[in-house]
Amino acid sequence: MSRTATAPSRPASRSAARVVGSGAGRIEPVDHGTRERLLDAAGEVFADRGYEQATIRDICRRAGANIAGVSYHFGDKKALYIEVIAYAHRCADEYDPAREAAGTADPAERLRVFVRTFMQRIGHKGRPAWHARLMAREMASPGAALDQVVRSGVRPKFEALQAILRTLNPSLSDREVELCACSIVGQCLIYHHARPVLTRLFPTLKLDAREIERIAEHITRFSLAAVAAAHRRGGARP
Amino acid sequence: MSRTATAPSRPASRSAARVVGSGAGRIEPVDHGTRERLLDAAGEVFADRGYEQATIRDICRRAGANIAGVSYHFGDKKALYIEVIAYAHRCADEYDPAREAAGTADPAERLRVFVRTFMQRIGHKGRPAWHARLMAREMASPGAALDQVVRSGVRPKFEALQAILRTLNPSLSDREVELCACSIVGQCLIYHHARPVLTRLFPTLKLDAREIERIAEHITRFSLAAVAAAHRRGGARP
DNA sequence: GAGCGATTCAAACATGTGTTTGATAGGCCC
DNA sequence: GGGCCTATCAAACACATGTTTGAATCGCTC
Repeated sequence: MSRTATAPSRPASRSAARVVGSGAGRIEPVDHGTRERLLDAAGEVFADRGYEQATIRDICRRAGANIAGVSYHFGDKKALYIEVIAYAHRCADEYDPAREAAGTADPAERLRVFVRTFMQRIGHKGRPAWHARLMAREMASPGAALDQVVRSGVRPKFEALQAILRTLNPSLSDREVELCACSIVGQCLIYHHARPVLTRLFPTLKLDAREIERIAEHITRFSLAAVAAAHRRGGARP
Repeated sequence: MSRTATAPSRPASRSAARVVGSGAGRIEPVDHGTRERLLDAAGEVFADRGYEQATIRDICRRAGANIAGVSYHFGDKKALYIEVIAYAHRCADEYDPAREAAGTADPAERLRVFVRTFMQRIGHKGRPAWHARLMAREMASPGAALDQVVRSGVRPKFEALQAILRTLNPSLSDREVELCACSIVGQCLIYHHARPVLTRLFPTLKLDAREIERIAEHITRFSLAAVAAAHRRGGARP
């Protein structure tokens, strides 16, 4: 019976049971059971170190759980990772830059809110915000959950940004909208994924909340000018 | 001909391996000795997988060398990595986007050449061009050689870009120049470090040589418009 | 050819990691 | 209490990786 590999006692499948809290839409793991602590600790470790570098022992130590806890509750490391991505995903809806941007009518202001919110999400190193960092890391190094992350995490926000751009400049072609969206997201992401280089390059750069705000303002103006200018030429040129 | 020419070789005394460090001589691995093949293979593997994920066995297999070769010729994995960074660094001078951009007089054309060359360097997956990919990876995850990479690899190119921007729009403040430079580099880098996401997001995106060319053209126009518009406002705002 | 240092080789070692195992304790229903 | 299920625990297992070791091979001088 030892080698039959059928996982005779593998209650790991009972997964989605207790994530729900008491409140209506609350996702937060108010119940500090072992499973919830593991999910939370794993999210932080995965976001900080990446999938390969994260160790189960470290996760369990931070969660105050036994090494076997991961195997028992989730099956194996990869399953835990998938679950963490999904968990971060549900949480990420509350941090959706697109939703916050939808509040205002002026398209320029919508872009400003989008950029600012996006930068705050990925820039903040605080504890409850490893979700965006996890996404950014998954984007950088494709893991098992990339398809899922892209499909239901990245794509909707990207399309929201594209909608803002179309409103800003209706003369843009679909392809130009895509390229402009990439340009805007790229401007934001470099401050996250090249932070060590930038702090060495510009020792004056602090990247605190105030600085993030100013950088977001620069990116907004930079992109607004570029998008507005793009319509003066059609899209054809030598 | 071995290392006796410049450096008195390193018997790499079994116990305390010494890293040569300076190595003022040899730049080209024209001699296909074990040491050179190891350097070349290590560069490729480090650029593809990153420092932690790269395995010495893989490097030695690609180089057709024995596992002990790394320990004998370089001391240990970290010393090999430092040496590879330095090696890539000397080679990178031939691939300097700034130098190629210096050929033309028109600042807009200089920016265009800079962006195009930069994107070709980091986008091309070919064998002889793992240098830029290595730099990009080192930027993303700071390793032991980050300071060295930034000081003599990134900074000069960044300053060249800033000089172009200043020529394009003399009314920009130092800080605005920095921010614009970050915006341009960020637009380029996203196609490298988020490539898996982008290919899933836009299945039509091919990222071959022609596509790279068109993206570079977009980034150039996007940034030219933004930089030109930046001078119409001073730098003050609500 | 003999001697000697530089170099390469296969094998082993030490360590860290993901995973499994068998045992143990607690809760719950009959 | 007895049986049964869930959850946790310490220990061990299996495997990959960086590193070392001692012998074998190569290349050169004499």
